Amino acid sequence: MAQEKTLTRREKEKQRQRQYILDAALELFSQKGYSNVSMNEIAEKSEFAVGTLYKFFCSKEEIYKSIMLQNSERFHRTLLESLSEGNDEVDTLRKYVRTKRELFFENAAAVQLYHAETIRKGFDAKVGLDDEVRERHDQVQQELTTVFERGMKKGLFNKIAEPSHLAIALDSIHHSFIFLWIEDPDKNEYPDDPDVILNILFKGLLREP
Amino acid sequence: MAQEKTLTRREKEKQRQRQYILDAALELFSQKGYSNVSMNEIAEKSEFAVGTLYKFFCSKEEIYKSIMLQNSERFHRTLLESLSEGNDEVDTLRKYVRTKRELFFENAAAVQLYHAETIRKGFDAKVGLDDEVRERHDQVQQELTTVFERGMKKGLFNKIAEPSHLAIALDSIHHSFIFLWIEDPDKNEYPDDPDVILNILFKGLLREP
DNA sequence: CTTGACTGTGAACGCGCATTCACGATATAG
DNA sequence: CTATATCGTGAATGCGCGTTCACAGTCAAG
Repeated sequence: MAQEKTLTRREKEKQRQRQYILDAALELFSQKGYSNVSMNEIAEKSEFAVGTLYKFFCSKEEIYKSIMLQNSERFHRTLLESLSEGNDEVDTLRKYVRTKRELFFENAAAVQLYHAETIRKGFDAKVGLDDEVRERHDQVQQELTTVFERGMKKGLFNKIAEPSHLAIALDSIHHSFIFLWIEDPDKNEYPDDPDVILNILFKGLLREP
Repeated sequence: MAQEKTLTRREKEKQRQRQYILDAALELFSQKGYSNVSMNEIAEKSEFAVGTLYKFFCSKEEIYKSIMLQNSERFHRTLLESLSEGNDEVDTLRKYVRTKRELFFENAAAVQLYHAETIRKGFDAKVGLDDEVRERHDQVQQELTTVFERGMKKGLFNKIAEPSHLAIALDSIHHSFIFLWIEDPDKNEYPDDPDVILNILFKGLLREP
């Protein structure tokens, strides 16, 4: 046990340093893009020497990979959780929007990196990392779709479109507002009330005659 | 006149070649990203020698710049045009969605490049090109906003959200569907009827009790 | 055929960057 | 204190890529 504890202490220290490097890299990657960040920059920002980075990660690509996997794991766990809460489907959607907003605001850098580097589909030279991240994303999207489905079956929602289309629509609207906020937080304030987002779907724009 | 014609003929030939290079570069950039494409690749694809490229463009960056400006000009001219048509606001929106769909489908590569390289805000090392492109984009967005405003004043639309928010929402939903189609045209068919997109906004999801 | 302007070429140059490695610094053990 | 393992370093290495330039091919005029 004592032995385990000393080992753990060293391990913990290692982990702290590792995470410090990842945080530095994430900030740089998200601001300038993977290709435009050099190992020297990451070294400088994380206050290590270039050589030291290679004691933790065997390549620049592995740093990127670690960041993506770590964040994708956290994001999708949190979002799936929020989708299993709520009294009814409307409530669930509100919780989902709130959760996603908080999550994205607290991790703006990771979100920006994810979107910037994911946009190119097949060709991410970066391993089959795509697969894992994509799979998680699809899982959330699928779960969100079933929320709309359930709402329709219960008669809570009108069938104005395919449930999967509604899931896509909700997320895309939400992302737009989040990105506008990230771009210019002062100019584009983000509405605190999730209903401001949801009402775009919930309420009909066209006035019935 | 004769002199002008010979000049024009040579000029035309130059232009053809220039455009051929731009087309090759666009395809590569959109697939792999600006940083991941070498001048040698562009040369090979356009069937010129590397040196020849520099007879047309003084740098790799200028090629990128030309592509972006050329396309942004065409896109925004076309979109603004579509927004000035239509009998009423609903009709205008239908025409806008149709036009944008056709435009984006015929120029999928350009759209993808635009989105991928625009996502990083201030830091595009690529000149103040951002400004010009961004300005045009904002102009379309502004015009779309006024369409929603007019519809509300006429009593054609319900005031379910800020007009500018609705403009953002419509575009973001539309982009999502377009990108899904670009990613996998077979799996995600794009609805031919613009109302499939518009109904997500037009019709209320929530069933009133 | 000769001259000269023009077009197109691709090997060569220089630079920046990811990766390595031989070496000091530091900590642990005996 | 000495010996040994571990940690951290940053100059050196090799490579890929943007850019250049001296040159070969082409064509029109004389």
